[in-house]
Amino acid sequence: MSRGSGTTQLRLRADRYSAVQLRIVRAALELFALHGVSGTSLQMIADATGVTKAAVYHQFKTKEEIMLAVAEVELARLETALDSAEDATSDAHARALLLEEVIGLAVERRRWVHALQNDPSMIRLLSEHEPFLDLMNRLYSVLNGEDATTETRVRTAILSAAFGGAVVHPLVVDLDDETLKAELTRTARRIFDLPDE
Amino acid sequence: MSRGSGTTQLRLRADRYSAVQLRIVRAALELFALHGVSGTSLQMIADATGVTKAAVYHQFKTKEEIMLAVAEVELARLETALDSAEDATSDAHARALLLEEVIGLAVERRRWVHALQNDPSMIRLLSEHEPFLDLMNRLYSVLNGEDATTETRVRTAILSAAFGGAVVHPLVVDLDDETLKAELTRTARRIFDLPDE
DNA sequence: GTCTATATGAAGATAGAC
DNA sequence: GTCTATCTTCATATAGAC
Repeated sequence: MSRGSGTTQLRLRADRYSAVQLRIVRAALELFALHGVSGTSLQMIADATGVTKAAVYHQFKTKEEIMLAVAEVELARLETALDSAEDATSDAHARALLLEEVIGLAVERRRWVHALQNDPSMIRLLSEHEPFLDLMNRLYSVLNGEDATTETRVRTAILSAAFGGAVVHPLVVDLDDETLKAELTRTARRIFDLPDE
Repeated sequence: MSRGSGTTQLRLRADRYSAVQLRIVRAALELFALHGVSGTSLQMIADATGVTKAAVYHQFKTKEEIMLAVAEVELARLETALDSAEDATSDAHARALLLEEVIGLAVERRRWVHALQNDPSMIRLLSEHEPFLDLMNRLYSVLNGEDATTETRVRTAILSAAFGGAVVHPLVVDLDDETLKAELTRTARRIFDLPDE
């Protein structure tokens, strides 16, 4: 299958960050999930990392750079999953592979995925950066298939929202990862009219 | 059907606000949806309302009071819908009534509902206020029914996330309200195994 | 009920020593 | 690479005049 929306593919580069930078990114991700991006200050990130604000600024010039690094590191797994799915031999196989990986990612990293997917600052920033838009378009292409009818698009939107929203819902917070994955998979198959395998 | 989780019911009071206060609330709601709660300052709310910051503080003592007013006004329709549903003659009828109203609310007020449902500051604040917790418990009771199995809870969580998340998804932004409502209703019936009527 | 003016603190960001 | 110290701007919030 073809990759990306254009001729050249815009890749994320989650491997470009040093060990120190990754410590900052992990602290920021946790705080973003707890307080939202706007509700998280550089002072909070510095404290959680165990360094001063100035040290954080030495690693990242602006808060936006931290946000991009957080998104890049967190979405690396999604990109890998897309690579595999696009190498699949059929559309149906690609979709099944991708669904499994996306559900796993959404469940295992529930709180973080939800924060990244719903924070207004993050949404705005990512929408201004081609590699992220490209990634999302690849995702929707595989899930929707070639013929994106209104019904298909709504179903994909519901799935996407469910993966990023239902996983942190109060009604399911006490469910373990495996149970939640199994239930999400069943519901996804029901929505998409897929066989139970 | 019985109302609330306890003996006395904790009601929202959307009617307690004056005309001036409602102007502030509407401006705040719009800004919350655009920038998130943490990303919205009282200065921004004052500017959007057309008054000074001090005038806003005369109406609401703190930012939290504005947040509560915004939630109260926006959720009034949900409370009305719950009242009707709980007066229904059967559980199935109650659920069908409520689903229709909740879908209508989520679609017609997509951006605002999404903001209120997913903002970390708003979530934290509402979780500390009984009337809102009570409202949510009533909602889940009707949707889940009496026997809340794991499967039921996951389905309800997915529906809830879908109503508050899918409706603002990039894949469906260009759909008009009626189309989106119809598609959401079909998918909800599919998830819950309800007949197409 | 709204205004101007202000207090106090914390935000993002930088300079320069070590 | 990290620190202390500082700059500027903006945050929430209040005092008091009209």
